Amino acid sequence: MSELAEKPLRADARRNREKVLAAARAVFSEQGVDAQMDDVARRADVGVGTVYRHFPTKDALLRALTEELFDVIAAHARALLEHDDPWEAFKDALWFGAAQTAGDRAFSELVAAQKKTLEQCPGQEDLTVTIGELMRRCIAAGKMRPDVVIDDIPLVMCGVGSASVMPHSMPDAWRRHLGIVLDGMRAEAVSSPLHR
Amino acid sequence: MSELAEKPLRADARRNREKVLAAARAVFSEQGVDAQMDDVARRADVGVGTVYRHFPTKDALLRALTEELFDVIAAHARALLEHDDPWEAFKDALWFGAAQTAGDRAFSELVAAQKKTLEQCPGQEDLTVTIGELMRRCIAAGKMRPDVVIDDIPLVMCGVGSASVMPHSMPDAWRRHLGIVLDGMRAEAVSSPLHR
Amino acid sequence: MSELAEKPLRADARRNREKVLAAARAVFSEQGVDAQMDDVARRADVGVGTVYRHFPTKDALLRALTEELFDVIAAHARALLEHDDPWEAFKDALWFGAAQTAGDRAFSELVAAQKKTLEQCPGQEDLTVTIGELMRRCIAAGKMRPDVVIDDIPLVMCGVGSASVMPHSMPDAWRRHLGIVLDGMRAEAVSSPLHR
Amino acid sequence: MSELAEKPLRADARRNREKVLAAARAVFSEQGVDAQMDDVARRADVGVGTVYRHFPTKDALLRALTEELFDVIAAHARALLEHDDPWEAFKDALWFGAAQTAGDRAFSELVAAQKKTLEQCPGQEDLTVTIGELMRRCIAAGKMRPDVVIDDIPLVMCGVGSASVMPHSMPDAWRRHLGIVLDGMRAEAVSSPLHR
DNA sequence: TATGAATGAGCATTCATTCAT
DNA sequence: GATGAATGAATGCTCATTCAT
Repeated sequence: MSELAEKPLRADARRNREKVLAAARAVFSEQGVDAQMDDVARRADVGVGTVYRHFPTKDALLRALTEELFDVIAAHARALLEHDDPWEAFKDALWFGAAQTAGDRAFSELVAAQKKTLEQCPGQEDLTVTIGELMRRCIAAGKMRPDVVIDDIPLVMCGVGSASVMPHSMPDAWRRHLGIVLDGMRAEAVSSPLHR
Repeated sequence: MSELAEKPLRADARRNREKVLAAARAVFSEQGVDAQMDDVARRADVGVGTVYRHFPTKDALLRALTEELFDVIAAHARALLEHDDPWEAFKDALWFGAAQTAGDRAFSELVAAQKKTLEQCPGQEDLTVTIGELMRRCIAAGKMRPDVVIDDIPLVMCGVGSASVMPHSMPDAWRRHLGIVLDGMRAEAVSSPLHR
Repeated sequence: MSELAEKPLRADARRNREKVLAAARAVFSEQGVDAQMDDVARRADVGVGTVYRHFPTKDALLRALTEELFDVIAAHARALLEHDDPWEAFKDALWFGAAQTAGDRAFSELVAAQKKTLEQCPGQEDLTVTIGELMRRCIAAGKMRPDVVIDDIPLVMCGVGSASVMPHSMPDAWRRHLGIVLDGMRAEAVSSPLHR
Repeated sequence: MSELAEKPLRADARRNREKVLAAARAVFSEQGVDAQMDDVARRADVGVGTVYRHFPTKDALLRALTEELFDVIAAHARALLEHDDPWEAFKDALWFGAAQTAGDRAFSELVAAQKKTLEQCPGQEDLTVTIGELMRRCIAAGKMRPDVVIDDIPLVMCGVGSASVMPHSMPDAWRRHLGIVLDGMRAEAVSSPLHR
């Protein structure tokens, strides 16, 4: 009735938004960012116009999906701030994030390419802060090598994400990768200081 | 060394082929695989037709670029088979390969996505064999954890490659990443066995 | 009659489909198969995308046009199966088909070259069967020389079609041609048996 | 030495011209007018530049080929002017021309499409005159229906030419076609006057 | 003069986005 | 609001013709 509040969506509109989001999640996580808007619409069983009503551009849709995933990962990580053992908490956070990443092709591609789609994505900043805090604690507890920084994490996720895209190799290549990297981040692992 | 097999190209043709290759290298390494053939032509200061005369399809051009890079990396690695210390040799091989990868966006994308452009790329197979041999020696010498496999390497390179794409972060993020991973691959690093 | 099988198109879509078809008919029948898709779009006063929405490739569009024409000719011929005098029926069928062919450059070219565009074109097979039957009856009735076969017909249509392309000569050169050929097919015309 | 006379070609130049012409004949007669200039050059074992030195455009080359063939056919026809029986002479002329046409895909296409490549082709005019004369004599002798005209001939050749292009049908479909048409042109064949 | 490499306008096709119904 | 048809800029590739070697 009033244009003032943009939040209260009509019930069916909200339902449609969810349908679109779910379809987009399915399509992009399977086919990657090159999937087409028409595919999303078809999967959601709505017209493309409806997709565009809720998300003004393909990029906005991708960003919504990305934020959602970052939020899930960030929430999981934040809960781990309560954990006693910071190293266990950190590992758990990464394993959880990696599992999400590995299962989503578009997310993997975006993370790997660091597309501007990701810029200023609030969920990501949250996550960065939380993981950063976990890392600080690990280092303080002498469990993590003191020369790692938060910016090292995205590169790990790239490796993880790429595994989900490779045609042949074993389906949990990403688990192996993460295992290696985590071992490389332990305090005991240091053989020589990292660059800079 | 590798051009000997082909028919002797006219001097100007060879020069142009090099111009095209150099331009393609520049364009694709900066903009990634989505760069356009017209951009390559413009950069090389030739017509598109010239690009197509030397490389019948965009994919062939990309593959030529990729093979060249794989050849360089593989040659470097093979020379390291002479090295006394297998772990130093392995590290050197990865550092060199990573440096090449980090500077080339298209190469990074292809490696990350394992696009079919790479299939049956002789340089890659060579490299795989050589790195595999270095790994075997490292493990035999007790320097490398025995549960890593050759398939773990591409994921590392993904992380490395993604660094070259990231807009902001420090230019040698990839060096840090590689440092961590290498430490995680050392025999001493094992905290728990890798998956499988 | 033929559109019943397809999903009911929206009114405007059907209208546009007709516009595209009509434009394509005009363009291709005037300029031949080398006319461009953009010309069709321009003539239809729609974007190229619209042409492609209705017909996935140029070849599909050409085939649609061709089928339509074959259907018209085949329907006319089939109706003539009721005719008492088989020779009159046969002549009528050819005259009608020739008139259609003469006016359509693309159709003429396709028929003359027997392009694969025509392969498995249902209308054509129908027509072949019907004309074949008419010929059988004519021969049985002693009106047609017994050594002609169905495969002789396309060659006639080539001559007819070429007339539509000739710049200068009289506009109904094709009528003269058909007249001659028909006379040559009469039972009385035989001077010596045809080859084979 | 002097630029004045353009005729006296250097011996090797003349030889090259012949090589090109022969290659062009082979290539175009097999593949039709869509064959490429590069194919001709390759077949002649010369560079494209040489092809263009002798024939300024693809069309000029095609025309040269066409003229040659028309000349051959015209010469054959002219010799037949000596024949006693004009009808036999006419038939012979057409059979010969048809055989040439049937064996040359490009020529067939040009005749069928009446491409402007043919315009003002001297050989064709010669041929037209000669065949016209033979027809006049046939009619005068009461062997040929009096209502046929010279312009009826090209359409016959279209049918003949199209046969050589058709994938499947019998290799001498064109002979059948010509047989029918010739019978249709006999004085006895007339069932009703031709149009106009 | 011969060569064949270079040129670039031209063409079929795709897909994010808009807008009439 | 929803629909899906329409749009058209963008892109990989071709081939007749030109021109440097």
